[in-house]
Amino acid sequence: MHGKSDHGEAFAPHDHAACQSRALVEAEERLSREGARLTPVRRRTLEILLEAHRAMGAYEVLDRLADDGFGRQPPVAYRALEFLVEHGLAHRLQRLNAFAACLHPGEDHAPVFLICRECDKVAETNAPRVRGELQAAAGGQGFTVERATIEALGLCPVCAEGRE
Amino acid sequence: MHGKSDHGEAFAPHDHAACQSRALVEAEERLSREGARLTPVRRRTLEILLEAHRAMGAYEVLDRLADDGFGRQPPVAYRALEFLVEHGLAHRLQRLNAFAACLHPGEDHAPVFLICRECDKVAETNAPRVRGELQAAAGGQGFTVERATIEALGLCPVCAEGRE
DNA sequence: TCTTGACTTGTTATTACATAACATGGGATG
DNA sequence: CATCCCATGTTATGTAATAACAAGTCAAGA
Repeated sequence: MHGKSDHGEAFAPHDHAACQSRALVEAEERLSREGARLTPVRRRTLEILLEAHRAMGAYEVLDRLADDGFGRQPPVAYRALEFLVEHGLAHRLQRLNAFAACLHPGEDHAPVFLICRECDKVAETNAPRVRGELQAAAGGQGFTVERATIEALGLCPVCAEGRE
Repeated sequence: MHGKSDHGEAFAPHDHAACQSRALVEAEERLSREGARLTPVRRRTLEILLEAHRAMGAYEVLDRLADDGFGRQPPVAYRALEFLVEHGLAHRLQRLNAFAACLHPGEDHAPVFLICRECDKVAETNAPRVRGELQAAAGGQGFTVERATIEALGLCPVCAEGRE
């Protein structure tokens, strides 16, 4: 058992135990302010995510919860994860999983998507400056960007108009 | 015309028929250059996406293909969509769908994720300038951003090191 | 103390999304 | 015309997510 592998440091090495417990303390404070409860499942779920320090699928989280004596059914994990996300203690990566035609196939583009939550229409815009800033931010951490997903969810001008 | 990009007009009313047929023509040109074939299913799939002008799930596309006499099984749609994406004629929105603990729950942040494809570790970085550029780009089209997903897939410094 | 009601956790069952593995048939190439 | 690649279709299965219901906990007020 050496330090380097099983429980990751983020990209930069750091005191993982400290960053976990700090996050847990902050979580408790935050929740008590909001009148929400960090129950055993929820707490354990957060710990699992913090220990892993990487993205985990809901079913992977569920397996660990089950090993720890919690329920074995999907809703157990989904509910706990949903709770954490709602209260800003965890993030959900990715959403839609859908397809849209590319409107400018000729150009070698790095598209940014604007998705209207009302009408589902998708605008594909070429925003090199967004990409540029992303590259810069990543480079600052020694991270090499190969592909990037940039999707904005909101209201298109037409739907925004219609709801005033 | 200002360059090849009238990208900005996606949400604005425009001539759908024209923009569809233009995309189809471009698709054919591009594919013939690459020696790939725009077969009936593939062509119809592209048409469906172009007509919809919005993001569609694979099964929704599949339903339409089936109505038009093509196969009714999921791989029919997935293969055609995959082909279009490979050749730059369509985009896939979103992939992973996983969870990660939030490391800075206190801050009112707009996180940007750096996901290493080797070790799955996720760094959460606060990149206001990326967000800023996104807001600017969206605003230029009259689009109101409510939430944005910004995820970069690539190599973290540790894994990049290990593969040289 | 007892009851009420909101909330949490657990279950079963089902729906949605995606791919593996295999069979068939057409069309270009030699 | 034989061959091979590729496209299309199938069946079957795997993975992700949610709906609907049952039961337990616990604090607040009668």
